[in-house]
Parts: sequence; C-alpha cells; structure tokens
Amino acid sequence: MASETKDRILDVAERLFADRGYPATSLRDITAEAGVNLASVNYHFGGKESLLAALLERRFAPTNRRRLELLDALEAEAGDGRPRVEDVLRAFLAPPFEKQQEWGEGGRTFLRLVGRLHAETNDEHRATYLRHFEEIRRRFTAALHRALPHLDSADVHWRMMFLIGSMALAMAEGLTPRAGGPPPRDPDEVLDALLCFAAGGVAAPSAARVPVVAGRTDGPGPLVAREGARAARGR
Amino acid sequence: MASETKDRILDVAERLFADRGYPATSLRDITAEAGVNLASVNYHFGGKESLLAALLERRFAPTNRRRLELLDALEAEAGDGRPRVEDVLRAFLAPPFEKQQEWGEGGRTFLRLVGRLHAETNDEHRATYLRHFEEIRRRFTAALHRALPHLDSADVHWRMMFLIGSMALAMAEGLTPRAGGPPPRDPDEVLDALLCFAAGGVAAPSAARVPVVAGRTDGPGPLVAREGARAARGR
DNA sequence: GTATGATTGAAACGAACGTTTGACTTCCAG
DNA sequence: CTGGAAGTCAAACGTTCGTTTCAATCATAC
Repeated sequence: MASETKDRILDVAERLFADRGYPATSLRDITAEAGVNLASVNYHFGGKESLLAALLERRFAPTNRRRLELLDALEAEAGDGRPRVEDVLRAFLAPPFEKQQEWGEGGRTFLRLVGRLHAETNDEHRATYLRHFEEIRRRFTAALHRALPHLDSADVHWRMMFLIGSMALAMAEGLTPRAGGPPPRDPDEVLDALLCFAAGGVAAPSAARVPVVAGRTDGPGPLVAREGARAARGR
Repeated sequence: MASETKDRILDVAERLFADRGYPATSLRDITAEAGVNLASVNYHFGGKESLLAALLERRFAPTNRRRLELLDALEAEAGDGRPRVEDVLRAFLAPPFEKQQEWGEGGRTFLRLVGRLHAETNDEHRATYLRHFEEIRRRFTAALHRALPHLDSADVHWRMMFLIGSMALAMAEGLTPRAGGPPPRDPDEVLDALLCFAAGGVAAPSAARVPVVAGRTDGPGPLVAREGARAARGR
C-alpha cells in the first residue's frame, strides 16, 4: 500500500513546505530532492493540493484522535464537576509534542508546517487544514468554558485563540534555533513552559468591560486597569 | 512625492498580500485591482520584493517608534526599580492597535499581514520583515526580564515568544470574522482581552524543572505538576 | 513465456509569473 | 513654442509553474 515512492514524496514535501511555504515550493523541488520522477506526484496523489491534504492527514489524524481521547477521559473523570484547567490545556497541547517525539525529525518538521499553516488565511488549502482543526477547537473551547464558568463565552473564545497563537509560534519557531531567540530546549521543556504560560493566561482575571462612558473603573478590579490603558496610550 | 499611483499600489498590495499571502499574489492582480499599469510597480518600487519592503516600512516604522517611545517613558519612570509587567506589555501590544484605529481599514489589513508574516519562515522577505522587529523584541525581552526578575532568562525568552504568537494570531484572525471563531469585537476590546491573557501568562509561576529522575515533584510547587504531565500522557 | 495491471521515465503542454523594452503622453521650465 | 524629465502604456521577454501524455519498465498471475 504505502509504496517507497509515496513515502519519500511525503517526507520531502513535508520538509520543503515547512521550510519555504506551500506556494513557494514547486513539485520539481520536491521530486528532485526525493529522487523520484516529476509525474509521480500527480500519479500517486492527484496533484499538489491533494499532496498537501494527504500530508496533513497522515500526521493530523493520530494527533487529534489522541487529543479527543485525552479530553474524553478527562470529562468522564470530571463527571458533572468542572474539569481542571491544567488538564484541559494539557490534553490540547501535549499530543503534538508527544507525536513529535514518536515521529522524530519528521514530527518536528510537521510541527513547523502546522505553525505556518495557522497563518495562511483565506486560501483554498486553508480549508483543507481547518477541516482537521475546527472540531478540535470547538470541543476544547467548550471544555475550557466548563473549567472556567465565571468567564463569558466571548472571553473563552478569545483566550482559546490566543492559546492557539502561542502554540503555533512555539511549534513554528520554538524548534528552529535562530539567533536572538530563546535557547533551544528539548520538547518536553517547551511543552511545560507553554503549559505554564497558557494556564496563567486562560485563567487570568477578565478585564471588566465597562461601557466607555468615562475613564472610571468599577466592578471587580481588572488586572489591567482602564486608566493604565489611557495613560500608556498617551492622551 | 507620494504620487497617486504609488499610494494606490501600496494600498491594494497591502490588502492582497494580507488576504492571499505574498507568494500567491501576483503583480498583475495588484495592478489590475489598483487600475494602474503593470509596469508601474517596477517603475516606482523596483520590483515585487521592494514593494513589500516599502509597504512594511510605511506602517512598521511609526508603530515601532511608538513602542520604543512608550518603553523609554516607562523605563525612565521606573528608574532603578522594576517596571510593572502590565506597563511593559501594554507598551508592546498597544501601538499596533492604536495605529490600526488611526489608519482605519488599511491599518486593520496591515495587522493581518503582520500576523501572517510571523509564520513565513526562512524566506528572503522574512529578513526584510525581521529587520524591523528584532530590535523591538530584544528591548522588550530585556524590559520584561527586569519586570520579572525571579524568572530565568530562558523562561523570559520563551514567554516573549508565546506572547508574540498570541499577538500574531489576534492580529491575523481576530479581526477577520470567521464562522466558529469568537464574535468580532472592537479593537480596544481585543487589546484588553489580549493584555489580560498576556499578563496572566508571562507572570505565571514557572514550572520547577526537576531533573527527570522520577515522577517526584519538589521545589516550589509548579502550577502544572510533572505527575499531571505523565498522567495525561497516559503511561 | 506471455499477458496484464501498476509504476516509472522523458518530454512536452499551456498558462502564469516577474521583469524589460520602447514608444507614447503629460507637464512645466526655458 | 520648445525641450526634456516624469510618468504611463501595450507588448513582449525568458522562466517557471502544475499538469498531461505516452512509451518503457516492472511485477505478478496465468
């Protein structure tokens, strides 16, 4: 089933897409580096677009299956009570890092590719990517809301989005050592650092949104006061 | 100096690069939509690459000038003491949102473009982009470390990176309403929500990294315990 | 061996790309 | 009016792209 040629194409395409981006990588680059014929991509996959889809499927399916597995277990354990925030976050963030270690170099490459695809808005291949991700986001947003019932729905959505952004950049850049950036760590340490940041972020007190009538702050004292806002804004 | 044609090209290119990405946008798309001749891009800017550079310069220079201005004021006020975490974060995060409001639709488009460029790794035009950003990151990382002296240097770098990821996704996606995502808010609310998340994240207790000898957790209790890690990992 | 379906190979296709060219306007200084 | 710089325009340049074609090769069942 999984021919030698098919796998070589997938591995090389994964690396080149992650390094240069999807539109900037040509099938000629891929096939030349993989040592296979140019036509074999269309023969085995049907086209460049389908190659990306197959590539995503190969890594995404097991990763997201694991995510939902952890989430199911966690919700079963919580019963009618609240799940712990840290558990929800770990169920969301850990599987990519687990799989990366399981997959070795290819896994790390895939994480960079995923981090990159998060920023590829509006194209048709973004739909391919999001199909794998939307159910995950929906279910984890709901679980996070159950863990943090005092937040309103919009806040939970936004924090989920910020969380995804942190994860994406940690994946895209955290594993490619670059001058000026943080020193490289092993993936377990990155995951722990990300979990701490995420837990602090999603559980942070919410800014009490007062109607913008005046600069007064009331309600339960927000962590970032409105006065600070206007002061820093310099007017 | 700033001719009609030049500005039209810049505006349209900004929007199309943000919508479709740099490599996927052709000069023919840009010039057709701007109602100018194809050759005028090369005449006025010298080429596609230089067009992107000019486009970044136009928005980035004032934004980062404002960032450093706020940071300077903040550090002068703090003197030898610690700056407040919230002030550092606001000086970093607020200027793009300010400028966006000042610039209207074009400003919002630019934020999406910037969010996207954060994920464009390794290409030559990434260098163009990073030249505007590296000094900012260095100075704010240092300021954040002064505000959080109990964290070690690696933790600060990582949290700065997570923070940038949150900001990038908030910019790239937070302002483009999409099904399933958070309800659109006005930019001030997005900024406040991001500030709360960021403040909670960067100031979170750090995971005490114990040498991986056994599942024991010691040291000052980390927010996300190692046992939880292994439990969720399922072994 | 030979037929048959799966795979690979070299070559070419048409379309789209960034860039260049050179003639044609526009406009103001002399 | 005249000259020339600044800008615009249609057309074409050479390259590269994803895809297609079709003959050659391979493996396997008869």
